[in-house]
Amino acid sequence: MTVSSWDKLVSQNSVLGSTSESDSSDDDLPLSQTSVIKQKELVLKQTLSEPSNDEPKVKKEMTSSKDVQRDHSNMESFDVLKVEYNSNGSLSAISKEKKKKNKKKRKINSVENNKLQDKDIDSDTSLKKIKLEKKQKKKKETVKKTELSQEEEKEKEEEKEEEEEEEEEKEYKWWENQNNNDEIKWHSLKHNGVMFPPDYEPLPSHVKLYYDGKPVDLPLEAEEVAGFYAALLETDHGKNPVFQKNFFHDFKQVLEENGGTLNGIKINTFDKCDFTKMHKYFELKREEKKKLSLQERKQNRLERAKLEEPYKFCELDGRREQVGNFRVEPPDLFRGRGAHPKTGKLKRRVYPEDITLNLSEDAPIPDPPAGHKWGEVRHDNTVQWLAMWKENIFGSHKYVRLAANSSLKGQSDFKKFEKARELKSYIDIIRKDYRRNLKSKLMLERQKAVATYLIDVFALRAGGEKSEDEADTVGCCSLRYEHVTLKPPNTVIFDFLGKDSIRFYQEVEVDKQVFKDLMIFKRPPKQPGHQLFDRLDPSILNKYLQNYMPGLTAKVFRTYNASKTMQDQLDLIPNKGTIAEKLLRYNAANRTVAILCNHQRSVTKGHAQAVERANLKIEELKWQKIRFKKAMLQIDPTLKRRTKFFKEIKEITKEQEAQIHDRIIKREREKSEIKFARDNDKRNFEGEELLSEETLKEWLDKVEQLRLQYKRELETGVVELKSRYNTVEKCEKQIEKLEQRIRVSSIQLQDKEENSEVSLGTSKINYIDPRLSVVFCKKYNVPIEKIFPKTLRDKFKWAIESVDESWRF
DNA sequence: ATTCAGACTTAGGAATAGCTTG
DNA sequence: CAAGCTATTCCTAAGTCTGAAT
Repeated sequence: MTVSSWDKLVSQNSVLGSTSESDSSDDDLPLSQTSVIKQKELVLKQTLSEPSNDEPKVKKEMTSSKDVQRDHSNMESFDVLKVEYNSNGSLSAISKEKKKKNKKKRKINSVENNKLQDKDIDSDTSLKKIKLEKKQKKKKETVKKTELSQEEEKEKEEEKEEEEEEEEEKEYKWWENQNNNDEIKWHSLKHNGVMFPPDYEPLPSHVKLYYDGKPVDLPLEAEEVAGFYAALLETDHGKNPVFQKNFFHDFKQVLEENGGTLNGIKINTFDKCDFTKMHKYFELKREEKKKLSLQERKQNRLERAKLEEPYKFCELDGRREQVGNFRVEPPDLFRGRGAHPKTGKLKRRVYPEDITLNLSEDAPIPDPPAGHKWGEVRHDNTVQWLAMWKENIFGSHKYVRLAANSSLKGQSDFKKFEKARELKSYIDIIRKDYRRNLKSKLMLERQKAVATYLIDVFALRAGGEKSEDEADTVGCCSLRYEHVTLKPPNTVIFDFLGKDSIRFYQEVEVDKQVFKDLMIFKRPPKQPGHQLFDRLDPSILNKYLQNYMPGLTAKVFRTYNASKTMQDQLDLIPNKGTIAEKLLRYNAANRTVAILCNHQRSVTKGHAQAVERANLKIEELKWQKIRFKKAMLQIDPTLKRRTKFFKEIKEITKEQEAQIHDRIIKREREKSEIKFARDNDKRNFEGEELLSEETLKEWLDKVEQLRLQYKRELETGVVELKSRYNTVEKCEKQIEKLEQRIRVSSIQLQDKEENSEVSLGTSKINYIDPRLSVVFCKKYNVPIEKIFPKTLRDKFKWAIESVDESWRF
């Protein structure tokens, strides 16, 4: 069915909108997201091993991957276009006067240019001289401050900046200046290019691929590709048929490109390939690497650091800033997420000829690796990237950019949150409008309203259209019929795969009118496979949003609602208790946000075990507590009037107690044995006299005594505590201590369990305004490093240094 | 209008570092 | 003190959004 015929059908439906006005009074649900969202289930994501089994969507025939491959097989020679960047005009003009003898002349330059400083000066001495000059000048200027032009004002700031740089190791606090020009990203940019992965290292001659039982001699290029697969043999990827198919196709192609096998074997079917020998070899290698621990690890790390040293930093407007991903991605098999049609395809090696560098016109061009040339060199200061290449799977671009702690990234981040805060002043009217428009007579308006509602309330992503050779995932605008189940009167079940093929499953109650609208959007002849929002795409929706506020797009709602939720949750936390308790509360708040945004993670393999252990520990603590209570009664039987206090004595069964005893005894025995072995190892090493078997026996005997004691206790019900607990008071004190420990352990266990499928990191890094966390730490006296690890403290330096306790999102 | 390239943010899992504990 | 687990960092895939080209 064509789009236009759809339009007709649906517009007919939309007439009906006017008849459904009767309900207008009952749909005034509170708008608060937290009240509406009930995460009924966090479901594990679809595993790779079960490729799309239930897709109603009719897929077009896939483009032959051979064609795709051919397109890129000669990418080394793709045209190097000389693109002209007129925005650079200013840059080149300015860089000529970099020696900045003529300050005055510079001041006359346009405002746009004047941010350009004298950072390119290489000579220290001249720099210092200039700074001195500047300082003197500055003093004068402050006197007649009122006379300063705007430009001079700005320049003054620059000077301040530079001073700080000098005084405290190049610390550029961009957040203390205002910077409104986001078209120009830098004025000078120097760097040393990118770091290439090491050349392929051939396998030893005894490690081979076997085909139909016979060893195969592969050309190096093909051996490398086979190795990529062999390494993944036992993983979900390796077992995925799509992955296997794509890999095998590309593998054969590489083999052909290099003249086939060296010993005449023809490779035709995947199933006859035996990668186990190669796989074993890699496993072995990994074991070796794991073993060598000791100082060698450190040595290796040092060497690695030395190698990457030149690439780690660049010079941005004269400041040293960290580069993020300066390593070019090594060749590998593409590991697509979810049921990805292209998963397993060969991601080819990237050569200098594929790389486009971006740096200042006057910056020295780094030497390409010997025997190679750079693909292209650009001087585009309207972009943030330092280098770029085109990858061969989709033909999209990969960028080398600055690290998260850089000024450029920091500024973007800051702007993002400020934009989200700006939404505060518009959100009421936006909500009012979309509520009203839920009943609009125009289908398009209704769809906009419902979509905005979903994005606002359930934090859905925009949901752009995806092509056939990507995983089938959706967001708001791309939701299909089958992703939404309606359960009258107003319950909706969302069930779809979102970004990264993470399942979004929520059973929720929605606004009554939204429910009706969804009903309409699902009306026949619509059926599974059809778009729910057939009139909408993100660009239409975003245009609509921008009528309210410049720069408002769907994703801003996620940031806004995440940070707003965090603010609200933090506000609920009482300022008392230990740091650990406050942290737990903070994490709980963080978790609300993560759940709102559907940030999941797979449970770690040791999780169930860890929970089990924690439970046993708590059980033991409780048992100990009971033991003390029993002791109290033994000391003073009259206490038993406090029935409530002693109630729990009866809540433990003998079986449970016996189990606990067994565990403790077993553990104690093991402890003794391990300690014995270890002590003797040590003594042996130091030439001391060894502990005799007698000693071990003594220790074990003590344990045995304990076992017997527990046994007696179990039989008689009389506890035999150490003499130091001979008064009621002492026992009570112990009980209190134990209770505290139980409380803490329980809450930590609960935290662990609730977090097992929720990823807090993503929201902390991307959605929660870091200033909220900083304020929380200040107000509640929690050290910031308890909440932000090192990298986040660097990334959020701007937030850490710029807010006080009164700041609010 | 629609498509598409380009550039940027957001995302979970793998790898590694660091810490605990048996 | 090594094994095992958790926390953090690294990696790169997968989104969003803009703006130019058609």
